[in-house]
Order: sequence, then C-alpha cells, then structure tokens
Amino acid sequence: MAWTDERIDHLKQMWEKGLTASQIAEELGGVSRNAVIGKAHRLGLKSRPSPVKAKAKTAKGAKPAAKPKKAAVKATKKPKQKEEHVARRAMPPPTPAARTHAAQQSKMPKPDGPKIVSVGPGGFLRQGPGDQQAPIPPAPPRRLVPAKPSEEIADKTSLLDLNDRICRWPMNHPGEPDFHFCGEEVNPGFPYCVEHCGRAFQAQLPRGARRAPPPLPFGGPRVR
DNA sequence: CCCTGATTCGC
DNA sequence: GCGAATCAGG
Repeated sequence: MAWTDERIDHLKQMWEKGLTASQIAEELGGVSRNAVIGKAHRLGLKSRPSPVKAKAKTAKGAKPAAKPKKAAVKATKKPKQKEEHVARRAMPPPTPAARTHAAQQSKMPKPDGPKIVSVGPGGFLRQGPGDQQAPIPPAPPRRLVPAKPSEEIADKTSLLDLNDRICRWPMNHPGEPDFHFCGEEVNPGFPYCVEHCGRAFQAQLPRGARRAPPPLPFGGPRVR
C-alpha cells in the first residue's frame, strides 16, 4: 500500500506518541512492522529506546566469525559496503553523556517552545518536522506509605517507634493511613502487651469447648 | 520463543 | 523509496 500524506502523518503522530511499530502497522493496516520502521527511518524520525541500539561495545576483539551463508552472498555482491559496515562498528562509541548533551542542545536553542506549524482537529498543535517534543518528565516517585505520618497517627506508634518494650500488635491494616501499632508496655518476655498476649497466645481448649477464634490482626475483619 | 527497533540490501 | 530478511537486546 502506498504511503499517502495522511498515512505518513498518521505514522508520525503515533511514532512520536510512543506506540510500537507493530501497533502502528496494525493501526495503519496494509503494512508490516518492518515497513513502518523503515518508513520512520526514511522520514528521519527515529530515536526512541531501542534494545539493539544500546550496544557499541566489543570494539576490540571484533567478531570475524558470523553468518557464513549470508556473508558469502554479501561478499560477492557488495564487498565494499560490508567493509564500511565493519568500519562503522569499530568507530569510537558515543558516550551516553554525549547523547544526553546532544539531546539537550537540540532543545536548548528554543527555550520558547516548539514552533507551531498549524492547529489540528481537536485543538492539538502540530509541530515542525525538526522540533523534537520536550522529553517526557519522569513520573514522580511513589510511596506505599506517606513519607510523613498522617495526622491520624501522629501520636500513635509507627513502625519506627517499635522496640523491645512496647507492644507491636498491629492496629488497623498496613498501607492504610491510620495503620499503627499498639504501643502499650509489653508483657515482659513477650512481644505484646498483656491484652494482646491474650489474643496471640491462647491455651488450647478441649475439643467441643472451643469458641470461634477472635479475628486475626491481618487479613480478617477490622480489629481495634 | 516472544517482543522490540535497527540495519542491510535486492527490488 | 520500499520492505522482507536479518540482526541483536530484553
């Protein structure tokens, strides 16, 4: 299928949006993943993290032994290109810092933002071909528990407050804002206070005389 | 093996 | 210019 302007534009948008070549090919229809990648390269919009791109190592020992079948064909057809290929592999690899620097420079001269070429449907702004969109800011770090204790447990016993002398019976549920520990003085020799030792260590009653056990601190219904 | 993007090269 | 074949990392 031919690369019409609409399809090329669609390809550009999805490529810059971060969709994979397979997804783009499926979306466009009538083209393969390789066709999308090849077209993207010809359009000049490559980059994007590639699993193969991040190598450029092994610049010393080289790998003379490789693909004897294809190598023979290539050698007879295009020996010169193969030499160039080898020579390019041997070139000094650009450092990651250099890549980062270059990427920053591409954006540095235009602190005013990308040039707006036109306004597309829905109000989104089209950018010029040479304008790389600003790097996606990294997602803010997330915590399972708040960095600062919430007000509900400001005067409660937190994980950091635990020691050998206070009851570590959990109150409420881990991960919830009001989760804390009992904090009472322990029953000497036990990790819990007298009351919670009564919950944690129960004498076995004779069969038939057992009552339903109290809810467990974890997993069961709320216990206070 | 599956996925990914990069690259090569016959057409 | 196109894209299948191939490479190579995850």
